[in-house]
Amino acid sequence: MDQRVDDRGPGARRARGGVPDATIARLPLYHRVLAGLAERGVATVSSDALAGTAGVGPAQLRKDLSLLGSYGTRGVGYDVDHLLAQIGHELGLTHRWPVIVVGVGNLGRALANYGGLASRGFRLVGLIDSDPQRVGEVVAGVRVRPVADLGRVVAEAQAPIGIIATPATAAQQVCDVLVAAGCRSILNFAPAVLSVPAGVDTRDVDLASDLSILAFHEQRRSPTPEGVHA
Amino acid sequence: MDQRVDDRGPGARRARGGVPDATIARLPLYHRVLAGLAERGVATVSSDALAGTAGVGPAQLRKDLSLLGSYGTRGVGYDVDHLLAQIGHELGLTHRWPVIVVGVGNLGRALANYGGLASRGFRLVGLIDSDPQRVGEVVAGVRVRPVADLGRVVAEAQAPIGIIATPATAAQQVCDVLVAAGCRSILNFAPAVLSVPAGVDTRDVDLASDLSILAFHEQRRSPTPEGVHA
DNA sequence: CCGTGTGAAACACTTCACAGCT
DNA sequence: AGCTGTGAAGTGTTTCACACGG
Repeated sequence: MDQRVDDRGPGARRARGGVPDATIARLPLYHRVLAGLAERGVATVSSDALAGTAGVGPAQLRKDLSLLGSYGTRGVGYDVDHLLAQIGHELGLTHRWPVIVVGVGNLGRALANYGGLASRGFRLVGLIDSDPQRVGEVVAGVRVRPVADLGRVVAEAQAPIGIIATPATAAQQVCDVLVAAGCRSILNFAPAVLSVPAGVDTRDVDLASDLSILAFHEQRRSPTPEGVHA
Repeated sequence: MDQRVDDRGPGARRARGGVPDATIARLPLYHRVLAGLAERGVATVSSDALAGTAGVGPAQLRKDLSLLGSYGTRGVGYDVDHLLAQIGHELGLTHRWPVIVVGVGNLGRALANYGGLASRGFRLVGLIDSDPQRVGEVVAGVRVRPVADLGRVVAEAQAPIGIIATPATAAQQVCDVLVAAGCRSILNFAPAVLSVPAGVDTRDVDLASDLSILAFHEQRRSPTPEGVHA
């Protein structure tokens, strides 16, 4: 776990290194809800209303926002546009991050075509696949290139974010190439534990894990569902 | 760097029973790693080795396992097959949970074809889409049926787990129908906050959130080239 | 000796309650 | 009056360190 990323001296500098991970994980949610409000023309929102829509507690919302700085007006609430901009800025969504997707199977295709990417400032700049049949194909406006080009594509695009959508067996190898090419943020959809050098950030998304967690609760709920063979 | 964020994201989730949520969230990971060891014929494994492969601390692993009961042998380690079976049982993976996917776009297709589903005991029993052009199509061996059939399909299959892979605008509506049909566990891929009655369990997966979290760290790492005003 | 199992300490996060600004 | 901002209390999770059994 790296915590001391921002180890500036004990100056009176605005301490931005102290935002808890749990808060960061909620910022995209707030951003999404605020974007919806802004679209509907809502000008201000209270912590109660915003928290309600986001499905969190009002106190938690206020605490989260206060950790970023104080963007509300007492007695009134938060200015939607301003708060949206602040969170977007905090999340780095002002920058159009280039993204490379490795693995153009069903999942890779879904990711490439996912509108939520572009709408939040991510720009698909590369698609890579090992299957020669897929190389050359154009998906979401981007031509699929062979694995041999991976390093070059990453370097060319200076893509800081790589998405691994390959089978588990290829994941570590792909990861190594991404890292070697300078990629320091990796989103991994393969059910594999990636090993990366310090300084590289990875996040794992595992559908089967999420389903298993649901199954756990489901099972606990009804000890003997019908047709069970223990 | 690693991401010790345990995704306490949007959606409803409350701790139940004696096992902490954080532990439950790691069980699928352990299960996956153990399955790999079992396949390679490994008979026993120590907490150090297992934790290393899974990317968690040894103390945490032992604590997690001890919360389920004590399945290890002091001085030796854990019996891989036995532990695998215990965790599988704990997660409810002995039961083949029927699953219904609503929304057969790119993502829905990816989910339907995802091998990790079947290999972990989930069985796709229904596909639903609102697009008449897609209805009747066969994906992953299952015929796509219209939205009007949703309730019936859920009830017929007695499917306790529903996956929402629709656009955000349709998510709540689909969710309501799923719940009305008796679905009590829902995995939501739409970027929307679902409101469900008590007793229904939802988990949200949001790709854009994960990317945003990576972007957050990426931004913090390097002095942003442009667009930053302090 | 080993490595597991576990109280207890340390840490992180959430919730509460109210002070303070508008 | 209303609502944010925040110390402090409460809760949950991780880490430590060592006792215990094979």
